[in-house]
Amino acid sequence: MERRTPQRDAVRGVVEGARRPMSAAEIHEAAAGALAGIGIATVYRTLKAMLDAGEIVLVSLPGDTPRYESAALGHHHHFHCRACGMVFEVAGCPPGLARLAPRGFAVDGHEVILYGRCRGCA
Amino acid sequence: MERRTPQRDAVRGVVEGARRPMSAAEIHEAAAGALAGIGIATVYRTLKAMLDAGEIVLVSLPGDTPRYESAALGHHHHFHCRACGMVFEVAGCPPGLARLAPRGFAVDGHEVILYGRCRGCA
DNA sequence: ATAGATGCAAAGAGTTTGCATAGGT
DNA sequence: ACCTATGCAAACTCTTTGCATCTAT
Repeated sequence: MERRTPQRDAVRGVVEGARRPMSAAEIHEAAAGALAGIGIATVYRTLKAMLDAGEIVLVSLPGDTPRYESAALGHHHHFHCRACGMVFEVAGCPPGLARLAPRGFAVDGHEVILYGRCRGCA
Repeated sequence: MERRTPQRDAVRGVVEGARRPMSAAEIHEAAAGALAGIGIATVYRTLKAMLDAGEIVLVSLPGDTPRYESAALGHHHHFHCRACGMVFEVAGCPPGLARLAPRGFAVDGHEVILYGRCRGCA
């Protein structure tokens, strides 16, 4: 991320402005709205650089393409609605997570995904 | 899964015998040990059928290809070592998971992944 | 005998990379 | 001016599909 370019501004603008994790294709499409002609390869390269820089976080849901979201949202988890497929943010963590690991294992992070039906689909 | 074939027996044998979630390529390689010449397409078709039948479960770790494991292992979670990449099973669940969801959301399942260093790498 | 299952190879989807050019500093 | 970043297209990886053949029932 050495240089500031319109392409990187566009990608960053999309991801930082999103309230849900977006796929590379969604980010590309949205970024193209702000900057016509931006290439998908540039989107991938920018996302990779932002991941390495810790600006964004990779969110991977089983059976789905990877998604990305702003690291500025802070630590949180996700709720995946089985009916409509939407992904919602979930605040807070369950307690005692690190204690689940076997003896001698050092836990330094975790991911939690809840499944079910969102308010609209329940 | 209408017919019982040597190929399906081989794939089932590998997955049921594994103590960790395996990728399609790993399953193919292991199955080829028991049944030389088995095709990768057959492995994918068999895994899909077993998933649909509920015999196996899909385990997806961020930034990794999908893995599969026996549903007979029962409900458990995973520990992903950042150093060696190995995946270990974790027994038990954190309490109060369903309470994390927003009001009106119905939680019927969850996934927990722990990250860190395994005993050997810590 | 018959319909489902297999293996191969081609097709698809998603992601990465090589290279000449554009453009930020 | 220099050197990184871009866009395009090709390459790659993983997974699915079409089709002729084989095989479990």
